[in-house]
Amino acid sequence: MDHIDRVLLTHLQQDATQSYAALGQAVGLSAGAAHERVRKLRERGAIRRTTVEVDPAAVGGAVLAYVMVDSVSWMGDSAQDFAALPEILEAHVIAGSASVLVKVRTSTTEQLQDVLRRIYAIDGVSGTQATVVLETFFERPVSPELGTG
Amino acid sequence: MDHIDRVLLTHLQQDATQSYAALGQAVGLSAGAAHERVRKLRERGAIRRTTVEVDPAAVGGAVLAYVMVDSVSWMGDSAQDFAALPEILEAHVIAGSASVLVKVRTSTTEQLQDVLRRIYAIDGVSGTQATVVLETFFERPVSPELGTG
DNA sequence: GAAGATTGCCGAATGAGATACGGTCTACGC
DNA sequence: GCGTAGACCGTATCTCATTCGGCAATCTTC
Repeated sequence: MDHIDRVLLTHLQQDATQSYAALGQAVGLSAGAAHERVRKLRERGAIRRTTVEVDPAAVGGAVLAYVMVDSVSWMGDSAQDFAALPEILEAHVIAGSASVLVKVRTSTTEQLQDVLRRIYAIDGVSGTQATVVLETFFERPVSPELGTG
Repeated sequence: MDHIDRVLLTHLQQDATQSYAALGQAVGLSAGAAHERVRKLRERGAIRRTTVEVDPAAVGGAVLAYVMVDSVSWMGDSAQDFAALPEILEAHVIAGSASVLVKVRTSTTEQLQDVLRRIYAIDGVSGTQATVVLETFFERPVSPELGTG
């Protein structure tokens, strides 16, 4: 994982459809060499997968909210319960007063309310505190260049 | 945006490297027809871009935190100030006591502290409240199938 | 209800690019 | 000094993306 790898990752994050020739040119390598490096990045797991970024609004995800989930019991083994709700995009165990933080996308606030109801039904959950997003400044992937700093 | 488009989006989210022939087969269409549909999804903006998913840990992003940012003035025009910090992955204006919620990834807690310091330096910011993630259950893209419900 | 226009699909052609391979150079260990 | 491993380059092949003409179904308009 050197500087060239990081530049490759950055370019691929911006556009994974570009040719290996263009990718190689961006870092001063041949297409073959660039291909080989990217293959190894996938092999090592640095690149988890190639995917498409979908506009949430286009598929019924206009309402975004973060929900702090309070609990009366250990939530460390409840990953499945949260994953079962497709509207939940992220679920994290956190340090602090609440025990789990989840990110939720729904098409309406009524559906958000329904998701909160289903979260509340999860075993051990004692309460929820939802924070609705009014405007998203930006959402972007992790910057590979950070490894430099 | 019908059912076929949603299935195409789901398949592309899982693996954007597969051939249009395979993609078409998954929805009962020819490669050409699948290609045409995907082209239109890009054109409409439903597909924003094709990208690679990078393992945060592999590029120095082991520490994840959410930060509630309190302010004394209107933060609606401060998107640039937050975007200037590459460690900030998301920034949202929220309803509630704080005014901005940001998602931060750094390699160490020391760097997290430094990011908090730089957030504090943004004009109008009066305080921050960081919540450190202990364990991530999952992070996944928005499900196109939600549009069905 | 009929003619025209639009849309979505198929199947084939072609051109570009992914992937594999042989050879060269450098760095490193013995 | 010699052998090995790793990274790169240039080339060759072969898959696949992309384009095109043609057809059927649907919608529009009169």
